[in-house]
Amino acid sequence: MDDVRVSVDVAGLARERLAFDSLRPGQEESVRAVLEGKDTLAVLATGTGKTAIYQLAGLALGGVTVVVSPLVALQRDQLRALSEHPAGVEVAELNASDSAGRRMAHDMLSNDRPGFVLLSPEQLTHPDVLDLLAASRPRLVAVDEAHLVSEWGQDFRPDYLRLSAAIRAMQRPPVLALTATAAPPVRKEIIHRLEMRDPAVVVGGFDRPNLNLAVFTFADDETKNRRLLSHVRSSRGPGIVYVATHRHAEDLAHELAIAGVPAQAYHAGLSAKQRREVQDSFLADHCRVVVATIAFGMGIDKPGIRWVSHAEAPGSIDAYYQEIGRAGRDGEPADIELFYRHANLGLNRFFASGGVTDADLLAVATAIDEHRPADIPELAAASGLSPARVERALGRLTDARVVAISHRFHLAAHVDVDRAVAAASAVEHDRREAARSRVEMMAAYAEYGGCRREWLLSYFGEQYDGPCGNCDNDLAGRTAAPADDQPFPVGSRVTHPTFGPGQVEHYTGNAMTVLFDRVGYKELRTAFMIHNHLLKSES
DNA sequence: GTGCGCCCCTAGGGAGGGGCGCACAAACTCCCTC
Repeated sequence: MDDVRVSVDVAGLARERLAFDSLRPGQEESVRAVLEGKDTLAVLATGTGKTAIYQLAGLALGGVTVVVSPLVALQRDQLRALSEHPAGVEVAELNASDSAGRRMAHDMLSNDRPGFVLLSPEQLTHPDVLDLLAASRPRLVAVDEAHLVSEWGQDFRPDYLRLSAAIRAMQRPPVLALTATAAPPVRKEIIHRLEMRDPAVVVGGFDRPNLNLAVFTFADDETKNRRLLSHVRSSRGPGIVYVATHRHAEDLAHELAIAGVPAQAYHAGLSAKQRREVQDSFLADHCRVVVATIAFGMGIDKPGIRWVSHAEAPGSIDAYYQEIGRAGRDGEPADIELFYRHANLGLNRFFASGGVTDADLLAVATAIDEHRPADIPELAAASGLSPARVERALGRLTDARVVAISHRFHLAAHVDVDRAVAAASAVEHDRREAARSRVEMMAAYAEYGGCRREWLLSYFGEQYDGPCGNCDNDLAGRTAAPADDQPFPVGSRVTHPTFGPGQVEHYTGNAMTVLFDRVGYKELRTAFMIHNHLLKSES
């Protein structure tokens, strides 16, 4: 990597080029870190102007800034926002649906014209795009919504895992990863997956004091759905109901519409046109309630959302915080309610347990051993699996460091097929354990008896001593059982003979929660751990 | 893990039960047709 240190008056640049009166907390620090040539991970709440960080850094560095953005719709929004700023900077989107944008991006990159090129991670699978990026040597790579590297990379959109190789091909310009929600293990994975070197990590506060947190617990779906329906009918102002499936979204939106509530469903089963219409209608206040799956929300910046309810708990606290964070962006109070039934976690456990089978690992490892294929299509043909399944299996094999690529895929030195499969299978096992542990943490939050704000902030590594006074438990005077004993300080490193190394997260009653590096969160009986010498301090 | 839809079964026929299999979230790109 070249020495790219640039000395710039960041606040002045923001005034001059973006017409900003002042910078928000975290913005200047992040821009400065990039200008010092450092890889930078900025975890800053939505509304703190993360886009401005890569804009300012890109403007100061000159040349081309490559922005990796997950949705074409988001790229359009960013393109519009960037185009509004003072002249002298070009912006192009590089995707399959805009040939003019492609031409412009090629032109900018070929001629090193200063500006921003927005693209999806899938574009980095095209050899011609990679060659162009490698030849043009962009000055900065910004990865927007970087938590998706962790959330989507492993299964859903494996091309996220190719970002590091693409960045290497570009001669490693500084990497700026931006996200609003990332707990410590997600930050660690972003840094690892993007191969960031000694990065500056800028973390803004997670606390959202205007969100009133509550959980309603139910034993059966019928009562839960009745209460939810009545709750939404009596709600005021715009709001979002998150549900787990397309069908539930359609059914609930229909019931609400019959009850006279202007509500519409939003999920990935709708056409792009229908989705845009629902989104526009919500933003314009024509539709008061959106009943949505996880598909809704990215890029939605509506300040006055007064409530967010969940008909089912999502698969992780990270996803939950992302979704509830869409309420109350104007700083005014907003109600956050989870309609919780423990049995509904089954679907999340199902999603968490899906993944790569040993049979797939064997097919891919054997194909690599016998054919040494050069790319994914060749590997798919040789293994008899679909390219998507090949990508997932290959991800586990490379994570286990038993497969490498130098012109062609090959097994690592001294590794045979059986050993490769065993190692990758262990990686897959740990990944599933970690995913399941995130579901259990969601249950732990829902079933927690103390200050919910304190619990959530502790999850994100932020110290807050409740009670907050505006969550359901605090208002009802409920408190969590005080911890019996705290043999290891919160935040300290410990090791367990089965789960390996980890970090103590918090204590409640007779239990302690430890975040293990390999298998995720575990709730352990404190006295049992001590009595049986199962946890040892790492230091 | 759970719920739903389908099929079969019963043996006046119809309704309802039981068993089984399957679907269940997230997006890009490419290719086709009109």
